[in-house]
Amino acid sequence: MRTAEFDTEFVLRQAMHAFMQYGYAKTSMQKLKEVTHLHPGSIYAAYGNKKGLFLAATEQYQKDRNQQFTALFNDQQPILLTLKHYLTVIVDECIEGEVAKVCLLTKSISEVEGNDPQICSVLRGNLNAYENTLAEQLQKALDNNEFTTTKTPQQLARFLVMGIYGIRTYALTNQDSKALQQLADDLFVALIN
Amino acid sequence: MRTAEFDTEFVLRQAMHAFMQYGYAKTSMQKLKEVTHLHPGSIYAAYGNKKGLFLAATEQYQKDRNQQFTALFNDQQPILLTLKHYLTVIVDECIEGEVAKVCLLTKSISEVEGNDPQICSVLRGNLNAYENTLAEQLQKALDNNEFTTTKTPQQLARFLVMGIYGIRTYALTNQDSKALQQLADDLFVALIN
DNA sequence: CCTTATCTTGAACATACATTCAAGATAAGG
DNA sequence: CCTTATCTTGAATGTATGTTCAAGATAAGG
Repeated sequence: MRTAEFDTEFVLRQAMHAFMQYGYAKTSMQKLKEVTHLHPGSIYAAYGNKKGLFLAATEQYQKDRNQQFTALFNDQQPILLTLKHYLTVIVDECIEGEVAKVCLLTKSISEVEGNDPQICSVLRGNLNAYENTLAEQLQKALDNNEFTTTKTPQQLARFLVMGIYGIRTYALTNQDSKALQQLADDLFVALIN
Repeated sequence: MRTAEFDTEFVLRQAMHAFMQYGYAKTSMQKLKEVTHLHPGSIYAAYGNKKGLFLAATEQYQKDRNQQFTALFNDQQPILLTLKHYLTVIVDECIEGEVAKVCLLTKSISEVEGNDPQICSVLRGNLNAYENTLAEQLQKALDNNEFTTTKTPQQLARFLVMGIYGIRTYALTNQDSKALQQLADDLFVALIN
């Protein structure tokens, strides 16, 4: 006889950003309480516990990413051109991105591996889906004769995500935007050759 | 008038493996106490606190890695051949490696980024040194005319570490050894073309 | 062999953490 | 406008954490 008051998307995005910045373990319920403007009771009523909130935030993250991805790749430009642009978007995120300097999925799976198999398998699923989405785009590019290759779309997609994960990790060691952009360019060339 | 009894290398390697498995935050002093067979007093006397122990473990890790690296690259074989072999060693680590499935440096910097700038800068220093070591080897390979390129050794090294970081992260999402080896091969080809 | 400096031991401590719960507030249904 | 179901509030709880410290043990120096 009463409806929940808080804005789910706001809460999940705030939580998502905290988890991205501090990691899973170091994001305390205290912090989550603050950024979501929710009291512990409400959080536990809505998401069960910290893990539940994290998984919900992960889902929101995946949704937001998919939307961004679809928006980019649904223009009518050649796929490869969009892909090249997509890589620069990632590079920019790695540098400025006050809000999303890292990928929540890879950061979390790296931290949680060896601690929580359940969270791991959810994250693995999301990352595999991401890889498949890229494979689809590469397949389309091949169908359009945008480039030729001896490799399968799966193999290409795997190489591409490896490169993206690598760039993201490299950015933690070196914040030079020219170096990162160079990496993105080299990766793109390696992909289509 | 009394000498310390415990074996420093043993203690640091045990701590190192715990940090690799559970991460910095989730490796409790309790756990460290267990794996090092040390009592809290001894740990705090020798290393100050958890962070001190972690940094000492990191140093040991770096030493061990350098030794492994030097052993591999100091044979009299062509550098590129050794490099190719080195990549398969990394791939193997990612799969079986009960002891060292991950790189302590990249795993830790990913976790600690945004929490502890001091640890971060130490790790960044170590990873930059790693990149420079690879650049030296690539320079040597170029001096030996093992391959030709339009890129600088620094650029090549950057691409290589990006690939290695990427393979390590990808391994968290997919434990298929053939896929990982394929990635390593593709990376190698992209590097020398 | 005694002294003394240093190491080892493990119980104790304060803090920070995730989580619970009972009381108060409030929106919808009749 | 009253009832009731549900949400909100925030203090309280128990546990786990990193850390300290004083007492006991032990190796080296004279």
